[in-house]
Amino acid sequence: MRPIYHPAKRDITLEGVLYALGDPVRLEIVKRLAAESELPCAAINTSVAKSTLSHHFKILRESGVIYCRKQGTQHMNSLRNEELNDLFPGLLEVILQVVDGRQPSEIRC
Amino acid sequence: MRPIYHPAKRDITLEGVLYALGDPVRLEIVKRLAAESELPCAAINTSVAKSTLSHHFKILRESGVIYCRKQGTQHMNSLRNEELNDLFPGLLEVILQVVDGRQPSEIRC
DNA sequence: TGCAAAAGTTCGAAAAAATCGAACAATTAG
DNA sequence: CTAATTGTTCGATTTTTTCGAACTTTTGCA
Repeated sequence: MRPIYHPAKRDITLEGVLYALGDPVRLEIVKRLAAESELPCAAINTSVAKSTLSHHFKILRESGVIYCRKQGTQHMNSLRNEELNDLFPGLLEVILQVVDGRQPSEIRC
Repeated sequence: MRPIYHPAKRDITLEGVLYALGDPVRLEIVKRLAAESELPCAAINTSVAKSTLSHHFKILRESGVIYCRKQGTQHMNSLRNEELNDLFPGLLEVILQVVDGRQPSEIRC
C-alpha cells in the first residue's frame, strides 16, 4: 500500500489550513480530535458517506492539520497541534475556544 | 436598487467565517481591509474576473466578515472587526498576524 | 438636460470540486 | 483460509466556482 502523505511543516500554509477548516464536517473532526487526541475515521459521527468522510480526512491531512498513522485496519488521526501553533500561534486555540463554547478569554497582558 | 444584505451579529457563525476566509482571494481582501480600513471593490488587485471578485465580496459580506456601504458608484467595504472579535475573540488578530508576517507573539500571561 | 464613464451586479454557460454508492485493498480475527 | 473491519479508489452525478457579456446605478460634464 502506498505511504501516507504529510506535508512538511514548512509547506503548511495558512490558506490551506483555513480552507481545510472552512467546512462543517472537517471542523467537527478537528473539534473531536482536540478533545480526544487520537481517533480513527470511523469515530466521527456524521451524515456524509464513508467515501466523502475519507475525502475530508485527506483534505485535513494534506493541508497539514492532522497527522495520520496506520494501526491495524484503522487510521489513527491526531491534530498537528504543536506545529500548527508554532506556525500560526493561537489559531487553533481561538477556534477551539469558540466551537467548545468557552467564555471569551481575557485580553492578554 | 435592492438593499445590501448583512447578517445580524447573532447570525454570524464560525463555520461561515472560516469558509469565507478559506479562499486566497478573500483572504487577500481581508488582509487589505485590515491594513486600510475601508476600500472599494476595485481597490483589490487580483487576477480574477470582475464578476468573480464581486462574488467573493458577497461571500465575505453574507458571512459577516465585512460591512459594505454604497458611496456614489462605489461600494465601500470594511471589516466587521469589533463584532467579529466579540464573537470569536482573537481569531482575526491571529490570522492577520500570520498574513502580515509578524513575529509569533509571546505566550499570554 | 442628456450622454458617456465608472463601479458593481446579474445572468447563463463552462470548468472545477464535492458527494455518493459500489468495488477494491489491507489487516486482523477466528 | 475465510470473513469481518476499516478505509480508499473509481466513475457518475450534483453543486460550486469562474468567466465574459449584458445590465443597473450613480456621477461628471458638455
